[in-house]
Amino acid sequence: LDAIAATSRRVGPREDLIREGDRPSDVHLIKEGYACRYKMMESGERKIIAWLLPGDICDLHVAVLGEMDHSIATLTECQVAQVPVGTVEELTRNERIGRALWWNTLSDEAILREWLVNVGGRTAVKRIAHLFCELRIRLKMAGRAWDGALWFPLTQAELAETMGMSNVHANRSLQTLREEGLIVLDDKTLHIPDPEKLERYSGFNPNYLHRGTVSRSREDT
Amino acid sequence: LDAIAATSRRVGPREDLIREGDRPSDVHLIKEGYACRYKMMESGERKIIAWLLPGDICDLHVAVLGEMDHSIATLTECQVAQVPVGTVEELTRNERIGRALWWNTLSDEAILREWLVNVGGRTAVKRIAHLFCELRIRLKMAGRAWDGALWFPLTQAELAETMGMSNVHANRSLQTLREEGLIVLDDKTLHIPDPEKLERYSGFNPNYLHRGTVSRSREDT
DNA sequence: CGAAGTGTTGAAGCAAATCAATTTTCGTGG
DNA sequence: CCACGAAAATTGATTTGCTTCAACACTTCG
Repeated sequence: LDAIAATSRRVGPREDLIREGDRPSDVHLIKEGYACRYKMMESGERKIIAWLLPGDICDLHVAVLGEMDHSIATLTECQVAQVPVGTVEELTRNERIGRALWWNTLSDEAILREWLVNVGGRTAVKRIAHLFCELRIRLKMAGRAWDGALWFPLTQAELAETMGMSNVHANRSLQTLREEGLIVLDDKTLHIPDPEKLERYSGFNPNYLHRGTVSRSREDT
Repeated sequence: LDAIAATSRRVGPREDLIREGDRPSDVHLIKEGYACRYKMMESGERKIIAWLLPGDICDLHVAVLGEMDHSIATLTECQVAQVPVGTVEELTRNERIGRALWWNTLSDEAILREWLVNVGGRTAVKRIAHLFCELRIRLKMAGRAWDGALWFPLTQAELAETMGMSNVHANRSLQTLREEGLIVLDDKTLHIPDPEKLERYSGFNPNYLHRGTVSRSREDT
């Protein structure tokens, strides 16, 4: 599976990979860097609805659903692998791979549910704190974070677009988190001195990330 | 497929079908009535993250993901069919059915994305208007709505839990929609005199519901 | 007929948006 | 290596949408 996605191309920051309405012929996989799903609102603002980290598949949808209902863009510079939809469909015939891909979809969906709860029900400061808890674990799973330090190159405006708040308020919320000593954010690096404290603070429960269930369910079959 | 889900049991309103942390042995299907997915917040409030309408599958997840990361409850009285997880796994081996179920998952996810945009980016009044637009189309697809009239038995408190707002504000927002003549809500029935007007008002774009793509993608295979 | 649940209204308070200006950082070319 | 311009971060003042609290009316149903 990895072999197929071995070759990748470099994509600059802030470039669209796929746009709403497209029916792309390839499925995209992020190998390095951060990307995002987004939708444009009628008001003209961009709403980011998912962060795509190394190892994440961008648009498995198109193999099944047809037209894209949202767009995908890089945030940082990325290494992106592409696999033709036809190849994916062949792979899907293999029960194990099909199941793994389905797991991937369901995992995305679980994150989306938690984001909905997060945006709909927490104050700005806790919302950001919660997001950072998730990011830490997801990056750890991808082998991209160690002892509470991780690469965080997004601008405050991008963070604001993700959390559904103004950039001014994102700024002030970050300051609060810093003052509370919950995070250290500097030089595009995010340190979380006490992850458990941040998790308690934000009401974070990692169960929705279903850590480890891939391998387990693979062994089951 | 329908044959397997032919038998169903009656479940009263406001009953849990599955709880967070469960590993249910059956997959549930709503045949009649309204149900919802929800999560409890640390504050103790319930957040509804999806509405489950007739024809919707509740928890295909468990067949792949294992443990439930959220709960499911009826809103109204429901007819619920249950299919053992094992049977679902067997069915999944059939490529067509597997694909149809996958489509179902992806369709859920698309709705979730739109809800995230909706909650994160629109005012209370437009948020509710948008939700009603979606409900109308989904019920139409399920053969449960005709010329702008549909059954809407939810309380304002339940609506508020869905939209991430206080029940007081849900009440006031509904009044605004009524005053504007965009909806008529009475006797548990929702009338939408001019659906297109409501769609324009709320910035609704139905593309994310992928109407008709099931059959098309089935024919493709 | 009374009690509980649901819907409605008013007033006060708060979180976040908005607007606008200023400072800091960063990338680029001289 | 420094100077410059643009992007990003920060701050203050004001406004707004929404929450909260509290009371009250209406409906539903045993």
